[in-house]
Amino acid sequence: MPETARRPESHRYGNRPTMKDVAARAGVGLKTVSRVVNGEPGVTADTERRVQEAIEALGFRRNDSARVLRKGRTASMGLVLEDLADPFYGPLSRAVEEVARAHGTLLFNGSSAEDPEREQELALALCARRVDGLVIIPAGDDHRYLEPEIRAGVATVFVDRPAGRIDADVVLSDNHGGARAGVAHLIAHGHRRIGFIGDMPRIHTAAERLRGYRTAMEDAGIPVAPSWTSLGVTDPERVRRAAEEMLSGPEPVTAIFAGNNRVTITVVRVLAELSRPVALVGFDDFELADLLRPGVTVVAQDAALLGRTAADRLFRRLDGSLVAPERIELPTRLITRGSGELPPAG
Amino acid sequence: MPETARRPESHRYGNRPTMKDVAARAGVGLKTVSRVVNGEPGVTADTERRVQEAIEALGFRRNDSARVLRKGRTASMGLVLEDLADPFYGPLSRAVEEVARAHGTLLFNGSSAEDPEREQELALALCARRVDGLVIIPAGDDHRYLEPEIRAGVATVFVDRPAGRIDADVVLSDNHGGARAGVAHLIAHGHRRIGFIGDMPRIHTAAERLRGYRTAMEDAGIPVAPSWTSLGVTDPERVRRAAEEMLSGPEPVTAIFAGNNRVTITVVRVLAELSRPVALVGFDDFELADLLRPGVTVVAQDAALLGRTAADRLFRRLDGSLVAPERIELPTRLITRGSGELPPAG
DNA sequence: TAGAGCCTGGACAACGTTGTCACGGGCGGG
DNA sequence: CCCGCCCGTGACAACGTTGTCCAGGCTCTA
Repeated sequence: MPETARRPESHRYGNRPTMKDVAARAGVGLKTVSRVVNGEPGVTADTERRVQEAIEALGFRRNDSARVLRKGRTASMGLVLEDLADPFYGPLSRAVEEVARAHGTLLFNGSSAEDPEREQELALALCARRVDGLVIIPAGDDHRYLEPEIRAGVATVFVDRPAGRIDADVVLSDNHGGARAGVAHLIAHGHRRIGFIGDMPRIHTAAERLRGYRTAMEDAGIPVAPSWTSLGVTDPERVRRAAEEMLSGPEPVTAIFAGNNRVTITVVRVLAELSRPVALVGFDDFELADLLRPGVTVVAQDAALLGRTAADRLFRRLDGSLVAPERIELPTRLITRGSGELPPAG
Repeated sequence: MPETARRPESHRYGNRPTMKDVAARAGVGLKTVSRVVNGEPGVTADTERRVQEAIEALGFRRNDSARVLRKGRTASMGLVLEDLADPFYGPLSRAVEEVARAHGTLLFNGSSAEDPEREQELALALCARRVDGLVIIPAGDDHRYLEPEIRAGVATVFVDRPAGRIDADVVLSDNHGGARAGVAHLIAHGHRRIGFIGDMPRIHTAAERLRGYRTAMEDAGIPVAPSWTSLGVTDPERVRRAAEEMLSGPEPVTAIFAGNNRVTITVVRVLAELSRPVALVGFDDFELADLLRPGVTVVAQDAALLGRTAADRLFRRLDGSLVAPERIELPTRLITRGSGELPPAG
């Protein structure tokens, strides 16, 4: 009786038909409906037809939440990145999604906005949903809060920046080598006074790129003047000031290495207003870099490959791989377009 | 040999402690743990402390899947968009996320890749997870498959393009008005032979923009030659051919209106190789449009506002709003940068 | 034709949580 | 001093699904 009363005659919102309702309507047992829905064997064609009709008539859709509770695996994963709106993360995110899709897994997405607290909050919320795995672009530098989760079986892979104070899989670009190659490229074109503008060194990628700059300069036996490096500037106005400063003064730089794509673009703006040519190489490729005059020479990392590699790694873990956590470094590629090949002026 | 042995018991949730375990360890009842975890009143300070200690010691984290099953609301929503890697959708996605976050809701993300079947598959998978709501950027033009879901209470809002064959909330840009204004701008600068290159007219936005072009031309009393409009071209190679075609011939256009940002960028490339100046206005803004020479004049839509508006609408529905489904059109903005103000040549 | 084996279908418990309700003890007021 | 009330606590059912196991009915063979 109570079952009949719960029939979805009522168009009450939020009251969806369940397998029980379908079973009642089809005149079969609950488990038989489950079998039909999951394509399990052991149901006659006639019974199956009756069940299908009932499903159709009621607009039944299996409740995967309940399924998950019973089965253990949720077939979902989380991606915590820095900012969905940043064009660098679009392709990365998309690549992770494609791998997830290939494994029949849905993807939760969230932005940390470069705030460690928010990263943690997000990651733990995802764990509470019992995602099978996490791909994290770290904002913070201490990830011990994830220890119980990882121990409990949440496959976790860090991308773009290493994990802090825990042992986990990490997929990085070769930031040091890329920056080194980019700066060496400028040196090879005759520059000696080369500036570096980058993000706060507490961000691992920024620190590594700075290190690459220093290595290249050292390789060439060029001492670096303090006024040539500018760290921790990220908003356009301060980047502009930093660039203008190193371009004036007694020993102005003849070339600039920009530590990430946002910096690069601002520097392009500054240089466009200048009368003399200044060489520029930027870390990270960006759309339209080839359309500018001159085209912008960049050290490109493959965001999609980063994402794909991380996701592959994650699913290998979920499939039971027990190899020790690994640090994978992907190579970068120097793309010459003109701005990095300008000779020193003055 | 039994299939049950295939997945070791330890692989289920990875042996996560449950409230029952916490209760046993703290020497209290199950429900008391629940009360502590949810901050419900009616627990003495001493009991609460014991429970907290047990939680800490075991590394317990509430299973929100089970919670959801019991409570009905999942505090999660889905966003189905065309391509996460497309820079236009980054800010939109981010805006939706911010609103979701403000409502304590997690966001599932998925790309349809402009494939109606994949859109449906994704949307229904999300419904099976019992998301509270959906924001969809439609790829297909028939969304009747969502009818049972909407009736069951899944708040659904369509963005950027209208829903097909069902009555639902829609948030759009004023594609017709924007294109009309953009073309009128060209006409105001003396152009009469104006070309239009856009996507397939089966895509609503493309059709509306074409209509805007025709309206503007009609307003000015300019008959449109068939060779001036090129529809359904989207890959760079064909856009290039289309542009070159309308720029040669007996009656070459002196200006081009580009139907979306990908077309615009390709046209910029084509025009860069040309000796004579050709005016250009594009639909959709893009980064660096101001850095090109000349800067590219565009009709800009506010992607973030689109996303925010849609998400707001969705949560208003979830809060019980019962107003009839509505169609919201957001205004566009003409940004002049140079390319649209070139006078007709020849 | 009886027994064995197979196939179909259903009853029931379990997943981890929350809502309901009942119980016992301490306390204040009559 | 006793009654009733409130407060802290816990037992139990329910959420919707799947895994296990068993009951019948059928076919096949000896």
